[in-house]
Amino acid sequence: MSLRAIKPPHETRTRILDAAEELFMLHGFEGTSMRVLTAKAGVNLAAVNYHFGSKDALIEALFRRRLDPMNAERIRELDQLQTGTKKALAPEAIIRAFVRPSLTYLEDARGGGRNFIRLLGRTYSEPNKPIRVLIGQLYAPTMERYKAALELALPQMPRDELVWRMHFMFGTLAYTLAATDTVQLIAGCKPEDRYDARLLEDRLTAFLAAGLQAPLKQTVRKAA
Amino acid sequence: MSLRAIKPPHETRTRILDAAEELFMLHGFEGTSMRVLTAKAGVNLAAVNYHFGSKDALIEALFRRRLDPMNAERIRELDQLQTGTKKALAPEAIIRAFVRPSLTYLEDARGGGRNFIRLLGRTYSEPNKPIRVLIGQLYAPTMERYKAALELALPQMPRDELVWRMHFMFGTLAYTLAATDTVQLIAGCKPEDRYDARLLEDRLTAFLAAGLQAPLKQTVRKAA
DNA sequence: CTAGTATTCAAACGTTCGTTTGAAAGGTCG
DNA sequence: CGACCTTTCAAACGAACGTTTGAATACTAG
Repeated sequence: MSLRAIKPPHETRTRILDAAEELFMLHGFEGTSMRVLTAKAGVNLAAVNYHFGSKDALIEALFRRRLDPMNAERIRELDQLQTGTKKALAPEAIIRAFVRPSLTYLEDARGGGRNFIRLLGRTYSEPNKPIRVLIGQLYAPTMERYKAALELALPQMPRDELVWRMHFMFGTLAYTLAATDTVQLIAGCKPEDRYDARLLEDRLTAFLAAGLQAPLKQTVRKAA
Repeated sequence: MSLRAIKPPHETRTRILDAAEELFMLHGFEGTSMRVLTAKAGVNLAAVNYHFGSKDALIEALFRRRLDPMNAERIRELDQLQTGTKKALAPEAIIRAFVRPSLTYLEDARGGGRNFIRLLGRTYSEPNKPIRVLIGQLYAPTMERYKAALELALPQMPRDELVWRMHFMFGTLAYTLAATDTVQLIAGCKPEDRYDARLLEDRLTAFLAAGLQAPLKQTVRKAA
């Protein structure tokens, strides 16, 4: 043995997951065949079904691998903000705590984190029903926590208005993550390939915080 | 002849396009086969290739049918705002002019407009490259116009910051349109199936206008 | 070494895909 | 009517899909 490279315990599984992240991001779930996936991973065609059971199960495992730690970090950041104080947090701080983990992953170009984040961004609007349900389940606890924190931070805001604004915020984040290399709709937008996550975090947070705290319209129009 | 129903000139084409809008929205492009599509449209399997040439060409025709008039309406609304005045427009008015056509289509439940808008929202992050390019082309002139209008309305804002904020705004709109029936990430959000477009327009515009005009951070951190 | 389990492999399974074909049917106009 | 062009139709094409199989190989424990 001695100098032989140590064989990681789940090398094949990991190689498959990494290849899947990149290919799913580039071509979508249905646009990626098991044959090109296993070829890219350097494993046998049957390996996916042996280790995961099916293509769908692979997709689920892919999301669980990254989403669980990422949302745990979101909770942890919120906990850290709230230690030592009983007062409501600043909305901007809450937003930053939610946004930062995504952008941290986005900076991870060598590991697959970057691939995953982009894939995640475009999966919120995935037609495939089970995938949407899974994502919803994985996000649910985190969303509950952040919703509670925002309700505390903005006691004067009606509940349904807050839900809508959280919806908008989430959409902005999802689109920003997904669109880092997709169609450039706005002329003159030349994202410099490698994002400056810190700068993007500032820009996103400023935008979202302002939107979240937009003046409340006296919605007499036709609201109940 | 007399009482016989008048045969529309392109009935088969229209039936195919309508069925495609609904099925692509529900199951995605790759998830919709020509066989179920033509069955839903009530036409022969070969009709798509006869009238459009290929599945990809059908997708392109589908986007052109709706996107061209929709963006024309956006331009027209902006023109109308600017008639009779040389002054810069209010940012909120510009945003509303851009958002409204989407929401108008969203209210069209009987026609396919609603289906198309949802499909469009999720197509901004479509993996398929040619589709993204097409969408970018169809949007380009409209984006140029709105970018110019916003530059005039916000002369003190740096160009690159404006581009980013337009990016954020577009993402919010896209996600909101696409997610009207997808995963509900935020608990307690029960969109009442039929949207009140007017109310949604107010909420979206208020959020976006506030985000667009968020205070400029003195970005000393690491910006050039 | 041997027995037993875990993993890899080449090959094939049956199905579904988008597209093509050539004949039949519909419509128009001299 | 009859010639001509357009549209529809049933059937089939080859290719690619996700998955399964059973033998071969690698690894581990007694």
